[in-house]
Amino acid sequence: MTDAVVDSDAGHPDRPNHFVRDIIRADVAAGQVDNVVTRFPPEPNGYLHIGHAKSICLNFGMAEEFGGRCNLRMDDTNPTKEEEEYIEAIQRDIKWLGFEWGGDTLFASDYFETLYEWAEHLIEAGKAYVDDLSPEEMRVYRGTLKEPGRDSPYRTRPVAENLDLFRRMRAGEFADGTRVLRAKIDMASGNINMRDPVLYRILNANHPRTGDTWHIYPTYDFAHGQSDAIEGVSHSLCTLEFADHRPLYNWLIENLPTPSTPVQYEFARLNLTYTVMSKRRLKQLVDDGHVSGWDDPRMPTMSGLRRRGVPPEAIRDFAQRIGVARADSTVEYSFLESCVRERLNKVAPRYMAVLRPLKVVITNYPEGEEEWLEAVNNPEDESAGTRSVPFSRELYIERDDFMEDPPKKFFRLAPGREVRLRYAFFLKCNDVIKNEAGEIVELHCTYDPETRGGSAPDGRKVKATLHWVSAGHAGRAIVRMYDHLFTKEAPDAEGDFLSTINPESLTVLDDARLEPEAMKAVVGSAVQFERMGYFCADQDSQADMPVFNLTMTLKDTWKKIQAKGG
RNA sequence: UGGGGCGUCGCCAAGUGGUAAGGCACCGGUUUUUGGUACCGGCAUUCGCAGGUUCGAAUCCUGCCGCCCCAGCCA
Repeated sequence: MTDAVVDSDAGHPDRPNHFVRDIIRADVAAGQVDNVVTRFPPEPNGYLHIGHAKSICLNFGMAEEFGGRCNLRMDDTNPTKEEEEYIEAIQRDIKWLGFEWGGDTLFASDYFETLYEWAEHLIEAGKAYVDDLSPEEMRVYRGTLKEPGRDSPYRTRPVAENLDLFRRMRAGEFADGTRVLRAKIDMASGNINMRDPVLYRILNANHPRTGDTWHIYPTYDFAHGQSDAIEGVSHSLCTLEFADHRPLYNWLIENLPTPSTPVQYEFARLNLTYTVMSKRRLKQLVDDGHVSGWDDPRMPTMSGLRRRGVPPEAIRDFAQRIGVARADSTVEYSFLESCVRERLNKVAPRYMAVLRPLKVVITNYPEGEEEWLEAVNNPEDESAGTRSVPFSRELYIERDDFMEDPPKKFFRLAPGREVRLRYAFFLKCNDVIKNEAGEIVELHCTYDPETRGGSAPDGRKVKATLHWVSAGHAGRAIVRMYDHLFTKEAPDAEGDFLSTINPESLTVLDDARLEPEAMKAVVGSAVQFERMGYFCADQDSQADMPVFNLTMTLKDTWKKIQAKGG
């Protein structure tokens, strides 16, 4: 027997191997890297969404797998956009997802002094200069995608003058936008990022961490790679749009006395159907009131998913299963749904809840009497045990579970037909009671006392089992049913993504009836309302009126049959 | 004067010269006191296209075609 090393991730059919793992594995095998260090580097200018979750799972996942470390570093180089509120939200979301970073949360702003020294180092080496061009002029000098740029007239400024000016920029002598520090690379480069990129800009703004200490702030390009180097990051994983920055990333590392040499690799960002993922658009949805906030259960944000009842395990599973590659892709929402259902099916306790009630009177059941029946809490988990549910003469069933004139394939309740009430008795419909408007308001039925528990001693079968609730025992609840926020798979592909907003993305059912035990659901915990779906008790719940958010419906074969015109 | 990427089933994706994994979705069926779950079966003679190299090509070469990203003192 060999003591073969089993790589559980690479070997798992649901968890594809990917190029990042291959690279790290090769680096480790070749002795290139002895300690695998990654980092998740959000800018604290908004809330994390499921796209970030992919990156988090990748970065933390690789560190874990190779026995290394993953840092959490706030890329806080632009004080005009960043806020403390976001820093806290980001940390909370990462912890919720189930990851821990080594040590304290790190900040690019912690390295401002070192970065500044390195900028002077570059100036002294004749590789950076202070430019007085206005932003508009700079754009003109930069050239276009197909034409080379031209050197700025300030490009040949003497080192001493550059140093003096840069120090005065730091001292706060100049107004915003009047000067920048630029790297002296190549204004004719085919890669626009190499056409003397801006390294520092004047921003007389208050920074959430450094306050008024600084009047100049490094750009992303001047901060990111060096921060990686300072932290000893071995593999700097980012999304595809930064690939063009890699030459600059490397140029800076090469020209600066950095303590280590990180390497950047890019992967495709996540796109999901029926939603948008850019911070700008998500912010617009919030600001324009299309949703109730960043944590609206329809939002693809981590806080929205959490409030929706999506378990972190499902998100991690999803991130694994979609893989990591360099091809642009859009994952179908149903893929996420599948991961959520798979998880919740295993862990969510079952209850009976009637979302759209229709009253049933059991005419042969004695008035004023009740009995308690045993119900299984989770058929997927025997250890979840059982509970008792009350049964009485008056019940509620789901309106959709009765049809007066049913089509061929409908096998729920109908006049003259017998069905099973889950965990209770067989029930037969005798009369349909209507109001003056002709609407069905009540059903008169009879039950078979011999079928207690749900099976008939004579062996007769029924084709359907319905969930139900005892009218006199049930509690009331508000249930929020959610659908896609957009009607189109790719809202961004439409001219105006807002025009594809789904007007029916939220339906509030304010007269749902729950079995007694379901009234005790803890806020944030996932439950299954049998035959309806997975739900999550919302923070808006009151003791006597809980609020449940639909996480995901169960698969609905009947709905499919109907859609086919059955 | 342009540069950087990417094209394998409806979606995601493995595959790294030896004869197309897997998952999601979809379609059948079995079990079922959730029209759920679970289980079984089906679903790419072909890898953007066209040539070439080779005994053998999704993998190598050439040429096309298509899509994405870059002209912030955002990240």
